[in-house]
Amino acid sequence: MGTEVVSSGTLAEMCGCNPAQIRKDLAYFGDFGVRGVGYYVQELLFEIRNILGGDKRWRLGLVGVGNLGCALLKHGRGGDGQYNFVAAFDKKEKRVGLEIAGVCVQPLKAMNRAVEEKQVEIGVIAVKAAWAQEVADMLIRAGICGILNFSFARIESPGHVPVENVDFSAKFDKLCYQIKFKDYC
Amino acid sequence: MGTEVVSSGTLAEMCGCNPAQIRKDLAYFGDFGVRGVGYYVQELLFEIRNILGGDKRWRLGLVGVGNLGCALLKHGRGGDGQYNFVAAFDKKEKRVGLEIAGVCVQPLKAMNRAVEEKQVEIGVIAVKAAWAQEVADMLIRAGICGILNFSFARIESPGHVPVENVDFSAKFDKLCYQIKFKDYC
DNA sequence: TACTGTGAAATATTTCACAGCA
DNA sequence: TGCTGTGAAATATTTCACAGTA
Repeated sequence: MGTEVVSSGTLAEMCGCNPAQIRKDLAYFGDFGVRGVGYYVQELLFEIRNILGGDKRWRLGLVGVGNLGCALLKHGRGGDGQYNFVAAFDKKEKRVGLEIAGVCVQPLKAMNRAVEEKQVEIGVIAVKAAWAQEVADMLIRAGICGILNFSFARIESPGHVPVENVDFSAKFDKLCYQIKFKDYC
Repeated sequence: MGTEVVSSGTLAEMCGCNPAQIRKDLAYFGDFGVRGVGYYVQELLFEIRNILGGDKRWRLGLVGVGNLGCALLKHGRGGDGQYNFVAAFDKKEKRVGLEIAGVCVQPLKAMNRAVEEKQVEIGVIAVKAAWAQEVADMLIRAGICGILNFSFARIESPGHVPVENVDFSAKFDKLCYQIKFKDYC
């Protein structure tokens, strides 16, 4: 937004937390701020990018090209180019061969070879809960480094393959609990 | 799964936490367990359902019937019937009038009336980040009780309307941080 | 002067350890 | 005997308060 310097107070307001929280958290990774001044936005962005893995571009493989899968392929993540789908797989015959957002849908049995050839690093699971574990096992066998799970299933993985669950099922419950508890409705 | 009784130890294993954690958390809401025995599964389910708002069925309104919106309409939440879409809105002319999963897509300008008539309680935002705040404001004006936000935007709301963000943008970063940090790849 | 970085204090959460009960 | 519920202890997180500095 053109701002050159930002204070922990401003950031705290934006994040809905205490200024000291911002400072402690940032200081944990290094001394990014300037006393009496604040944080230089460009420098801070650079440092945060660095913490999160620098300019590494990740190669993603999608499993399950339904509505959700398509949404991910098309609008994945802003378009900053950091996360790129390089492969997509689906069990359904009729979807195989489709090209969506520049990615060609392949059958599940092509996974092993494709993961290797296209150097897929992260598996994104967008299949029904019932198939999620099976798909996860396939991805892990194929040599993936991490899994992002959009299904409602909770996935078991050997310790060396981290899994992040995007569990919006629980978010429904959490929201309704808040509404009920605070007598909002 | 047919199990009649379950112990805090078993639940802890399933959740990946300490048994005492399970007991403390449950005891916070009441004495659901039986000493020397464990928790009766049916009773526990009943109590948890109760904590989360009993058998109340929530009426949802979707804004944004793109790929993501469609996915939500079609597979919303298991099919336990607790969360039901009763209305859907979209800005695009060509989507208005479509019927998806039994819900008819209406134009945005119909929101006020529809929210009232169909007693929509929760607004689900599945539009592009750029439109999210505007849509949230419309929903709040229309009298919604809570918002589930699937866009990448962070939504401002007056204190009395709780917002839950399903921010899978950050999940990408978190996963990659883990991979990098633990030197997994 | 206006800000950060940071010890110390205040809170919150998690875990231990054991009394009490089926 | 095998489990829960729960004070007390151990940890972790958050906030305060202020020295240090551009």
